[in-house]
Amino acid sequence: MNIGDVSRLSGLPAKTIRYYEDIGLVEPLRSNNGYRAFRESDLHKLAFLGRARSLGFTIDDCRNLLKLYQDRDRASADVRQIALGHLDRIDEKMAELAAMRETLSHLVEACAGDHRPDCPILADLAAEEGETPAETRRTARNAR
Amino acid sequence: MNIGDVSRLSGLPAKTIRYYEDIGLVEPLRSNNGYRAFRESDLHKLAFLGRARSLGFTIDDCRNLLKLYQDRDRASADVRQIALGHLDRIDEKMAELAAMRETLSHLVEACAGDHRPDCPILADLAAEEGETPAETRRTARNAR
DNA sequence: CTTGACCTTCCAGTAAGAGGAATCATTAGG
DNA sequence: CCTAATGATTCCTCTTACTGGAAGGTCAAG
Repeated sequence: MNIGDVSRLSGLPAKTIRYYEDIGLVEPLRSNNGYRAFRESDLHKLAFLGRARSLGFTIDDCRNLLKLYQDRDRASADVRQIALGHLDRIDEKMAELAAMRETLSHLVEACAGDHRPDCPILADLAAEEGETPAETRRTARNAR
Repeated sequence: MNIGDVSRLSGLPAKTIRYYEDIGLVEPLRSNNGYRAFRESDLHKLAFLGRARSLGFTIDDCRNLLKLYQDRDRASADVRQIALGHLDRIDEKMAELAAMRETLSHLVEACAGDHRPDCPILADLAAEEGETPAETRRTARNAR
């Protein structure tokens, strides 16, 4: 299979597949003409990678998952550990975003959003430490 | 004020402040010795930037917010527009993360996490299109 | 034989800085 | 006055996970 074929079959852009080869995630053979020659197993790996990435696993996670995937003697605990770590990262990010959302939505609500220059959003961003107006503030801030 | 002073006062790393000068967000003066000489107004800008960044605004948003901040004739609607756009981005990301979390937590629950090699997580990642086992799948996937 | 679809490599750019090296300036202590 | 410790400067590389594009080789169809 050429790169176009695996690209279609795996759903990954050809660019991405070349990149994955670059960083050693797949090692396709080469045809006489210099074209990459992908085996079924390469296609499986790429599909695996695509799915792992779509779940938000980092490339490094993917590398480890792939290793475990190909290790018939793996312990499912190792896989679970990676997934749990990723879940933690997701939860952290969600909390961070939720805090930002909180603060921001309060500010947006408080802003008239008309032709006048008065704007609680700017007021908040410009606020000196200490002269906090209401309790719309100090929410997302302290999270980071 | 030297860079160390504004760094302490604004809470931003000196590296970041230099970077912000690089990309034109602040323009401190220079002392005879070549040191950056920050005015009060520069400090205000930097604090403003720090707060905007902590709310997740992109540098580009920050640039626009700063412009509006310094424009006495601004319309609060313009500020609100930027904030609303950012809120949308936050919501998108949260939805994405929530979908991943969903799928992933199901898989983690289903995994024994012991010494044995059988692992629903790997099984899911390796699954051929079509032979979907349960409805733990196809959740986060189609979101992206 | 040419056209167009594929394929190749290499280079640069993204966001938003972080880390570090080499060098210069300032200041406090002995 | 000399020295050591800070603190400042610039410049370069690295990070994540690709994406875009240029310049050029290959292949099948007409």
